[in-house]
Amino acid sequence: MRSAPTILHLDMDAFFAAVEQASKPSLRGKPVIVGGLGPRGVVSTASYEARIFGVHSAMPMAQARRLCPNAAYLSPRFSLYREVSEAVMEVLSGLSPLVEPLSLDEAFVDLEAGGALPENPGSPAVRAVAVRLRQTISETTGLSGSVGLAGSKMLAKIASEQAKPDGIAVIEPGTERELLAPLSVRILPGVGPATAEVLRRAGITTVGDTAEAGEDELLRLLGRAHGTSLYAMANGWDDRPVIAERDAKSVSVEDTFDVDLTDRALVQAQVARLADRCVERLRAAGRSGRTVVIKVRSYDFSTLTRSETLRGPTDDAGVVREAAARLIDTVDTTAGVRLLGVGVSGLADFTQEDLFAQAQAEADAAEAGERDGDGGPEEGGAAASVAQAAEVPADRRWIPGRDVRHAEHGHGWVQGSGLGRVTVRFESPGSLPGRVRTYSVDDPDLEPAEPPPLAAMARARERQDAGPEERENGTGPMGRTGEEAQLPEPAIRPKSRSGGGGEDADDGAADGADEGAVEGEAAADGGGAGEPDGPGSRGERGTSIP
DNA sequence: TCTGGGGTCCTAGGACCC
DNA sequence: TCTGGGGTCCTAGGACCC
Repeated sequence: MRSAPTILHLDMDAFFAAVEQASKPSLRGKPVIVGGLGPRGVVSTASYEARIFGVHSAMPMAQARRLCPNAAYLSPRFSLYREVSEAVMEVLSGLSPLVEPLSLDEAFVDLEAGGALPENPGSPAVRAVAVRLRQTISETTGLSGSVGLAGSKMLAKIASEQAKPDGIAVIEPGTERELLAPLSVRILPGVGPATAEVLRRAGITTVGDTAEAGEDELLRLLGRAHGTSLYAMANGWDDRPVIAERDAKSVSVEDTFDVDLTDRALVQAQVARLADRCVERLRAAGRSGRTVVIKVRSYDFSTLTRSETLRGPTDDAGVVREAAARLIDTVDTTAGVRLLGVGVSGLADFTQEDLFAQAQAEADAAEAGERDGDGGPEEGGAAASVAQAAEVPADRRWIPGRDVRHAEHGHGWVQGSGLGRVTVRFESPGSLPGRVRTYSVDDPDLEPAEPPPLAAMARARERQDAGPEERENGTGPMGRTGEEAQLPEPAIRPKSRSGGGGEDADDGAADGADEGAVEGEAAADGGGAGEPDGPGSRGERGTSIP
């Protein structure tokens, strides 16, 4: 626990949905829901406009559609999110060499390691860093993120939660116990539904209760590791360092099927396919692994795993496929499986084969031919409908949200498809909201495309390419000089872009802004019939393209 | 139309070894 | 011979996080 609030936590606001809105002008200010679009999909991210309707992460997509039928429902585009994420992380690395990414949209930064702050900075100094950081992120990506600052990771994270959306919060060292005491135990890291229930039955519901209960009682209730750490967290004690990079410990892939699999041969074929995909990822990461794990979720959602540890690490698809095949053979799947997964753990940077001098294997370059760098459509594409995957070629599957190019009308994105037709909205990040057209799914003029860069990122890139002197004097990606970072900023606080505005992160309590606007012309329902809402039918926003 | 996909860490029992 | 301890590895399951 530090005496100055020098640990920073950044959490991008509704990240996937915000990227989609930046990318698709017609969706700005509208409810956008990103997630699995199949019958068993769940919500990954809901924009704040959608949260007002009660939609949140991890909610079944079917429920979201009931709550917010007029939202745009989009399949995730991970490659684009990764690109934007890298730009954000790059900005963070301008603050300090110690950046610990937690996911695509979240990271800790140790400002003490950055050398940009005075010895024992007060909250005005660190707040100034946060103001500048948010401004730079906004300039380079067009997106907003919330920032928490405190003397520990736990508190910085709690602070960023309280800052959401689009804000900054600093927890002054010395005030943490008082601040934590009335809050629900659920805000402590590691307290999920199960732990909360155990604690509730013992009469513990707040962080204050937890601290008062004492370490012995928590150990008794929760076991050694969990009890010890929870007691510390409840008292605001947290010395975990910010760790720049850590090696992955496992790699896995899994698919949930639109309908349960019962056919044994089909189950086996899917396991083989998953094993190949898993190895592809393993090799892409330059790793190998020793323990092969399969995962089977049954029709009733019960889940089991089976694992086998090999004599040495491998990155050979055949070896993993065979191990996975042996494992699935031990599992009765006759009642139906909804999910299959294959993973590899016990990762190493070498393979068993390497250990025996491989002059020979080197020579037989059979390897080279084996890997046709297919790459697949896009990881998020999931849609693990077996039949569909088998019948429709990848480049003729029109998934809502995906980018397309039309020979005549240029760049657009799939708004919906069904009944042999596909509806496309023609617009790109820098354009005005575009109009909609409908085509036959096999229209030769239509082809899949790559996501264009977000407008802000394209501009930032241009600035970089064009202005070498800009970078020399430190106004580049992020001001690197300490002096600069400490300047008290003249209240630049970008207000939320969505008119309506800010509510607390998750409960999404309505503030009744102007939802009416939404109804008129949100994007078409993803999976459904995909009828366009009439050519050029556009409501409130901007001028329409003739 | 109930419940994704990718991870991490912890616990507990049995095997095996000293 | 009446039962002691570790320690480590493997397997399975579960909680939790984003």
